[in-house]
Amino acid sequence: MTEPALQTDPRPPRTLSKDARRTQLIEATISTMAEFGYSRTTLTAVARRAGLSHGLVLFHFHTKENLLSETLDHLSAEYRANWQAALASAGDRPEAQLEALVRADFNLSICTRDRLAAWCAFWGESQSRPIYQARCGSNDDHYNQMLEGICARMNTVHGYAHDPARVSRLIRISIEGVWLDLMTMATPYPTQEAMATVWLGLSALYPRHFQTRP
Amino acid sequence: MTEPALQTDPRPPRTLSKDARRTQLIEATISTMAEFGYSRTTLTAVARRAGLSHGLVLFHFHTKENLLSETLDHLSAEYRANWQAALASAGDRPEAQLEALVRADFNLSICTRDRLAAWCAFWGESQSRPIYQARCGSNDDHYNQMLEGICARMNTVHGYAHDPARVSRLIRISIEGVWLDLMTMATPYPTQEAMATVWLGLSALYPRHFQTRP
Amino acid sequence: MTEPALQTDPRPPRTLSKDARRTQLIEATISTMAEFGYSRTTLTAVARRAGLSHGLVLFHFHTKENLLSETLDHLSAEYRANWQAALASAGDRPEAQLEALVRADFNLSICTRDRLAAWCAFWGESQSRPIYQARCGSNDDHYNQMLEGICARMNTVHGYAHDPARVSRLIRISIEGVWLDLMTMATPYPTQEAMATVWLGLSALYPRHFQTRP
Amino acid sequence: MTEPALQTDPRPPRTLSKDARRTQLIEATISTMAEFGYSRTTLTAVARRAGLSHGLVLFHFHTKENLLSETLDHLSAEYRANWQAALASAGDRPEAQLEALVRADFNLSICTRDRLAAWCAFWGESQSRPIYQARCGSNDDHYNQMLEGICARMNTVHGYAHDPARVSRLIRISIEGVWLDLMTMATPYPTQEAMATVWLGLSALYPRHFQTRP
DNA sequence: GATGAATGAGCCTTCATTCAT
DNA sequence: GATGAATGAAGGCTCATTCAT
Repeated sequence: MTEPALQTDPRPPRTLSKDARRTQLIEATISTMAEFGYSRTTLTAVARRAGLSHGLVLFHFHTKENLLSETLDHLSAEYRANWQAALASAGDRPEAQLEALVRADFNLSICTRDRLAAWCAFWGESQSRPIYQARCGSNDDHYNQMLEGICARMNTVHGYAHDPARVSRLIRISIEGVWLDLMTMATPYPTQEAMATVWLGLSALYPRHFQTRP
Repeated sequence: MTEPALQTDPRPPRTLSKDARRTQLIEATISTMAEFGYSRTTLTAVARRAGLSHGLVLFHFHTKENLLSETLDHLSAEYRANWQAALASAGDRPEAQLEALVRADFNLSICTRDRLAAWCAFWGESQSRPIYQARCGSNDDHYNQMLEGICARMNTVHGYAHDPARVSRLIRISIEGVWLDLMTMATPYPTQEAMATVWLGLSALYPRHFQTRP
Repeated sequence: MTEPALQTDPRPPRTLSKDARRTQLIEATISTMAEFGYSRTTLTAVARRAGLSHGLVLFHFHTKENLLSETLDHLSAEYRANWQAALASAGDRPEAQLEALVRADFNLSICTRDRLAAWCAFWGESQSRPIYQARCGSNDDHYNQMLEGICARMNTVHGYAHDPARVSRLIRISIEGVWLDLMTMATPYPTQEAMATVWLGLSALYPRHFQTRP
Repeated sequence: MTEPALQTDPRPPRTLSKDARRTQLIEATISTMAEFGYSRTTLTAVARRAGLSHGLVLFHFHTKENLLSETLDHLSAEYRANWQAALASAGDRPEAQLEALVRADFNLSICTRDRLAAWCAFWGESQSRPIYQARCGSNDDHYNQMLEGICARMNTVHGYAHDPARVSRLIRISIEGVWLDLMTMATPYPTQEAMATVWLGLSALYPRHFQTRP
């Protein structure tokens, strides 16, 4: 993907393809939310970050609500594409799939401070906004079922005996938990250490398959 | 702790002690944040929920920023008091302390939907507000050091070999992770199941001490 | 009625009774509409004319739509009170009632340039706004039935033979027609001449009762 | 007059003569004003109704002000052409000319709901816009003088004794008055009844010449 | 203590207008 | 000729804050 102009270019080309503009504005929204939080993400701030006028934002997205909604969609789609790609190239063994999924979640193109912070801003609002709720992490049924399936196969293939729903949930929230740390801590630990923490959990749950350090 | 009047009383007494008023308004703030989220928590909404005028809110807290800040302090203090009380009556054995701490976190007076939602609202903003950040969960150094100490003693006393910092972090984020689930899921699982999920992690980490179900 | 401060006072009293403020703002709305027309009647313009802040307008009326709606109500009520008072003191004879009604419509406290212009601004919008339509002149069923009744009694009492619905409508639109003139003409004729024009119609319709000039 | 394409054609020819485009856009303006009123007549709405882009509207009319101004001119010219044609074929007798003028005003190609509504929208604004005022009905000196002349000849030829200025004004405002009714009433009476109302006035003013019903 | 009128900064949104294609 | 992306002024509205009562 070619990166859009963003604010690095002092004068972006006056006319861009419709899709490129939309993507550019969504990226500007993400980084604005990361810096200011949900409540102070204004159209003016987004537009300024993109180096464009606020009128243009509404020309492309009609309402602020819609801009935010599409930004969340964008993040969702990006996240899904990331784990699906990882899964696709992981082969058939459940332990390999599990490893691929975890590594994917700490992929440096996904696990950015900006993106995590944007997610977090949406989480904070999602409790009171059904529109967001459906698209925030824990409600991604597709992901949950997939992960639960892998855990179930860890049982059947390798003889473990964890409740699949519960163990898959534990793995998922371990990841979300360190993410939350990375966002909310004043001086967060490195991503490598975040992944090691999740790995510690995996090695405890599946001692014969996740012995080594990541 | 004496419960404040709140909105259950149609007409609270016109004059209350300064502290009682402040507590009443803080409780109103918590439930307003839980219902509307951070960005739509207005002074008027808080005042209405408390059955008072908005002028009075500022009379007691001077600014909105200060009201929110003190609300977060209130939640922090309440949380701290809860785990400290649990710890105090847990005896000396680290496994008992660990169990007490986990049970305390799912205590029904702490683990309310209102309170969780309010926490979540603050988390969402904390990334962009240093004022909040210092007081949000993962930055409570006192708690972290205490938990890490217990994990270290699990090693020395019972012969486990987990990195104390890492394992204590894993336990903490498990709890925060299920909390996040409870808040953001459309139809969350019961608190009991949330605790069982954390327990699954504990039993994997400390198989000789957390075998049985909670 | 005591006139509110309006813009004549450079600094109106900071606090007025709720009703007085509302009346003051409605009067400011009328004269703003008269000067600028419907489409350029902004809240800021109304507030400036009242010597107050625009925030206060919304404090009292919540929305612009509501302000305009209540302004129209005010004009309607005022107009109705005017003709009802005239009718009440006109005695029983239909010709006296007719004369009283017509004179009332050119009463100098009703037939102001400001008020006529405000009416006209509403007329212009009423076609596309059902909310206004119901309260604009020709839809005042109470007035229409009353006038038709008087015309019917002119027939029965004095032996005229005009279709009551039609003749009462003709009288009404004569009045509205000269009003429209007074508003839209660059250099309108005097009110006295306006009334004389209506009188000419009456004297033609009822030659035995409206011979003399008004 | 050749009818322009309007919105009936799903895809009007990409290239039209300059004049045809202008007429098409003016017609679109009239019907937009009729539906939405003056204050909500936007260039985009006009363009959409014409099935064209808003850019094109400004290409042809330069400013919105100019579009509206030319629309009013169009209505004025159309109105004038209508009564002049009627007058031209009415012969010399003043009572025939009067009848022809009145019938012309209720001509179904002039007295459309769309056109009346557009007139009304302009009236509502004309009070505060000198640009419109000069071209709105009551200020059409040509028409007024012509009508006054006819009334004067009713006096000299047939022995009536009405003040020509006053009686001609009464006739004109009767017509404008019923027009106003047709526009502003929720459920207006039929055009035929509107004309009968005017006729009632004429028959009262000129009993020996307008006895029969229209 | 308590109320609520009053202010004004800042937001989202509309829309006329410009201009590159 | 024609389109539609882009701009920016201005409007309605929300809301924290001030202040007279």
